[in-house]
Amino acid sequence: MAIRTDALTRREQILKEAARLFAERGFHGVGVDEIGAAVGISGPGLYRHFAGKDAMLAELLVGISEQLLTGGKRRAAEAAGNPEAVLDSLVEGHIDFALDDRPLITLHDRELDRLRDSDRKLVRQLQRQYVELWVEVVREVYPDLAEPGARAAVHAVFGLLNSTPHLGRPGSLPGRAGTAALLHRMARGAFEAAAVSAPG
Amino acid sequence: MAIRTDALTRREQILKEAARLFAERGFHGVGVDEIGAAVGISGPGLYRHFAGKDAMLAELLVGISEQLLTGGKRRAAEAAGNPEAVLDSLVEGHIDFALDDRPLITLHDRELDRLRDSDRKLVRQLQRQYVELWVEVVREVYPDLAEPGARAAVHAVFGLLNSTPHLGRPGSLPGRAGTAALLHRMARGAFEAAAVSAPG
DNA sequence: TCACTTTGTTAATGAGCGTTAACCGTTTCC
DNA sequence: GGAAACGGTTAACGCTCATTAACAAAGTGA
Repeated sequence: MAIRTDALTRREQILKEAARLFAERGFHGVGVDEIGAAVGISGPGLYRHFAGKDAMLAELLVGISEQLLTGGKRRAAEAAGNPEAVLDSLVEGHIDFALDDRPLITLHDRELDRLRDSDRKLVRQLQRQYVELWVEVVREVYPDLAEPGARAAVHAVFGLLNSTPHLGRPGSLPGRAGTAALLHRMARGAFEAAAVSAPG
Repeated sequence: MAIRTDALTRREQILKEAARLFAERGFHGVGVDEIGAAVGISGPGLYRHFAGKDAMLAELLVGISEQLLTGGKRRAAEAAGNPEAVLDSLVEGHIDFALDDRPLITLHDRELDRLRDSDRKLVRQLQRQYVELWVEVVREVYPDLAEPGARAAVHAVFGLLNSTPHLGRPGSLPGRAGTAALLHRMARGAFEAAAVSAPG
């Protein structure tokens, strides 16, 4: 079992292209022939690597959810004891993910309902844990914010951070670093405002 | 030609149910038989009211975009001369729309690519004008914010406001009014933070 | 060398689905 | 009162598309 360092496995190529295509035209809008063509093989050749089209989507969504959750947990552990730092780190991590893997972030909340029941349950559970991680930290940083309000605020900030796919590609932004900084400031500002005179 | 006051036209029933179904399972994930069943007729009966499935989606998306734009223009005119008030009114209008027409807000940025070229161009143009309306007002309220940053901030706030579909239905929120107020505060807080030491 | 695995290929299958055809009862209106 | 318009119905068509079958070529290892 050789250790890969640079090149992508065929499986990984397929997943990457499938993610891009699914994000662009939706799960049902993309044919297997198209996915195959994107990696240089054609149509049914994909079935040597995946059980079916559904399996590709499942692996993508489970992978995303796991990556977000484990990354979030790691960051929470690294800055444990300093809620402000944890929140900043969570925001930073989510922004990195949103900026570096736009197709995946799009899929993440768009195509969940196309999964088999078991896969969907798994993804939802992972997502729930990720949200919970954020909610706990947010409530430590902003004790005035009650739990329902904190939960809603977290979802709203996810919406804010996940808006990057809608930001036109070309030089309309001050570069990656500037965009990341802008989103970070906005996220923190949104939380701050959520906590002011919080009734919920 | 009688004037309707309360009941929905068959056409309107169909559009409403189609919007809900499209939002739930995606355009390609819903069959015409299903849409028909949702309004009590079956399958091909829809073709007495629409040229095809595409036409329903087109009418929905164009309608949404027009509604948002005309509503925004009206609000901008009503509070003209007072940028703060205009921005608050725009935020309020967008929140009302997001809370009252969740399916539509979901469709709005999800299924645009399924449209015929001409329809897609029209929708995009309407969306662009709506964004422009916001950008102008935001720049009046926060003169420190340069245009690219303002544009990105507006998109991000749209993402924040459009997050309502992800907020679980039951009593997890402090009611409609509370949710609206929370989102409003967060949107303003996000803009405020975007403008602080704005490099872009 | 020869069997086996791996990774493709093209052709066939079969289901699902948008759309059209053909037909029918009811309203509306001259 | 009769004819068109309206708004349905079911059956059939045709296309797309995921999946499977059947087959082949290249590597791999005993």
